[in-house]
Amino acid sequence: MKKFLDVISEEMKSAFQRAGYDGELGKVTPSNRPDLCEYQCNGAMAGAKRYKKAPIMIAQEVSMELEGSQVFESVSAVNPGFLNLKLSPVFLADYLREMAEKPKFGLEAPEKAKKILIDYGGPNVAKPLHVGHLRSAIIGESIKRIARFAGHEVIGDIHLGDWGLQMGLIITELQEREPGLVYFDDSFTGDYPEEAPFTIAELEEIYPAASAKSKEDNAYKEKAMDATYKLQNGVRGYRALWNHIIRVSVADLKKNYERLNVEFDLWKGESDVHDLIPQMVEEMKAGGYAYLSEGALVVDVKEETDTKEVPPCMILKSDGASLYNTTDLATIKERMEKIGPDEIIYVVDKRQELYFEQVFRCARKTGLVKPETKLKYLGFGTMNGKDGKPFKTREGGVMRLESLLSEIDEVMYGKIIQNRSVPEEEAKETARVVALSAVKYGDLSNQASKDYIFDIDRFTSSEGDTGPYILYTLVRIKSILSKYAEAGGAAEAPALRPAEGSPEKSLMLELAGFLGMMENAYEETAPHKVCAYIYDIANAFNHFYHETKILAEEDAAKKEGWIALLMLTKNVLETCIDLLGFSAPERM
RNA sequence: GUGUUCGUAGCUCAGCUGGAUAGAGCAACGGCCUUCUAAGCCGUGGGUCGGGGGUUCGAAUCCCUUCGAGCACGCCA
Repeated sequence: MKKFLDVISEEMKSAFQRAGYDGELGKVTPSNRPDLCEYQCNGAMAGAKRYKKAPIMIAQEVSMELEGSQVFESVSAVNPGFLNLKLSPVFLADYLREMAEKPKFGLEAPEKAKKILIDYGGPNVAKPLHVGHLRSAIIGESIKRIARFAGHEVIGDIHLGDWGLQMGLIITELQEREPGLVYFDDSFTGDYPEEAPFTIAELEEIYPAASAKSKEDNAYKEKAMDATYKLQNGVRGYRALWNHIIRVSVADLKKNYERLNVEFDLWKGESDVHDLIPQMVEEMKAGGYAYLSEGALVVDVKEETDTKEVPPCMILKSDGASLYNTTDLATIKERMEKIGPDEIIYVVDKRQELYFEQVFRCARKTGLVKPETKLKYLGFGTMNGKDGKPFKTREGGVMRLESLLSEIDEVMYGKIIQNRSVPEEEAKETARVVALSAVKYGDLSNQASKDYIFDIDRFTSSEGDTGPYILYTLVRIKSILSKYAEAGGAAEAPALRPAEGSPEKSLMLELAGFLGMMENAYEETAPHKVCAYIYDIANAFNHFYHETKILAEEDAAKKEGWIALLMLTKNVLETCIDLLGFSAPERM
């Protein structure tokens, strides 16, 4: 179905035409003076010059054409030429009724569904997730859900950092500690044990230890590089160890992402494209794109229109080794060949913008992607502490994601047991659900590209523009609906009625904006628009809630109309928070 | 140095394809619970939209300039 704003704009456009003006002037926008009207049209002022007529005259002529309109309850032309509009409650209720009946609230499938691959998450194996991984996961997940809801085929790929020197370091450190392991015995030809010779906790300790040693001890570093080389060239024991590292690590990562309600369709990593690199490099050379510069193999990517200097995209280092660019390009190649997406979206720290610009240009220039394939870089800002500096632990170290989440769980748990008496287990479970909303809403309600301040006190508060506030609103609605059902309320969804009161109408007007908001959020890959929308809905609902005793209403038809409104509000809110990647408890 | 993002209330942020009196939330202050969850609701105060110039009937929004901050700029990822 059509966006609400389009429907009323059409009514306005035809009025402009009937009055003898260009219909395009009849664009309607939400009012910025809610005290005067619900919607407004500024077309009369825009057209004044063209028609050499005072804007107020045009506005008056148009408003005459709208007398008796089914859409508007009132249209008034005011100086200097605004058209102030109030919606007909009947028309509004009709629109919402249709919206409530249709799947996805009337959102239609796109003419041609796109295949979109989203690259987000990007953790490294053998390293714990830390706060730096939070934004990519949260934003990427939401973008994925929004695009999917919009009707596209969306594939989320975690893109693991599972190759390179870090793996060599771990293997080297393992050998130092336990040289007797069969993995290091070159003469061993049997099957390696199925059980990994380490736990995730040990792994997480091994890597930083090895990394530190390699910085001080050159011989150690060379050993690690040698181990990396052997691994990449398929030495059996090393490969077997590597497989253990991946398995143990991925199991742990899955657990952590599950806690965040983040799910990947693909668990591909850098290692998956390792074998594709030599051929890709050869093709780039053969195509005349890649050449040696200062010993390194590069592809020029600067363009005439550049206002800045864009350095060439490096394909191989001067020692012949591959680097981040190489694997990213090879990954694009593999994705194009195996999946063939129309669009690839990278949800990555915004500091990598120039780097990705180079990679994208290189991919285009060398024909890795089709000309019509869209490569999109969605850079997000840094998560800062209250002091405005990058988020750290109290001791100044990098904070583990687990610790952060647990801390917030505890804060929420404290609030729950303070507010009502519930069984311990339920309180814990609810705390987790609400805490996740606090973290995600706190992040997503900001524009992704900007830095933001992570303030636990603010995010976990149920006052203001927060996740818990949204959930609290939802819980209130659920509570009324379940009481209504218990009292034997109509089994079938009752019919929505035209608004009689102003708070009721405000809520309905907000709800009617759903399709417009969705289109916007998808096109601009902007989850914060979903947040702003549900915050408005929650405010409108809470206002209505305070003005209206719903269950106590004696007029049955009126009561049912409200119940229908509540059901729609609940469904819209639940749909939206699902797009943001969290859910609501039954009680809180 | 070059490029880039940003500068809106004491604080955290919206608004930026130009429109009427620049919006929220927090904090401050004052009200509202015998009735559907007060984790709520209502109200008050608080701003030369960093400065200057320009385009326009009309600018927080577009253009130029200036000041200030962050970030990035070939062998890290």
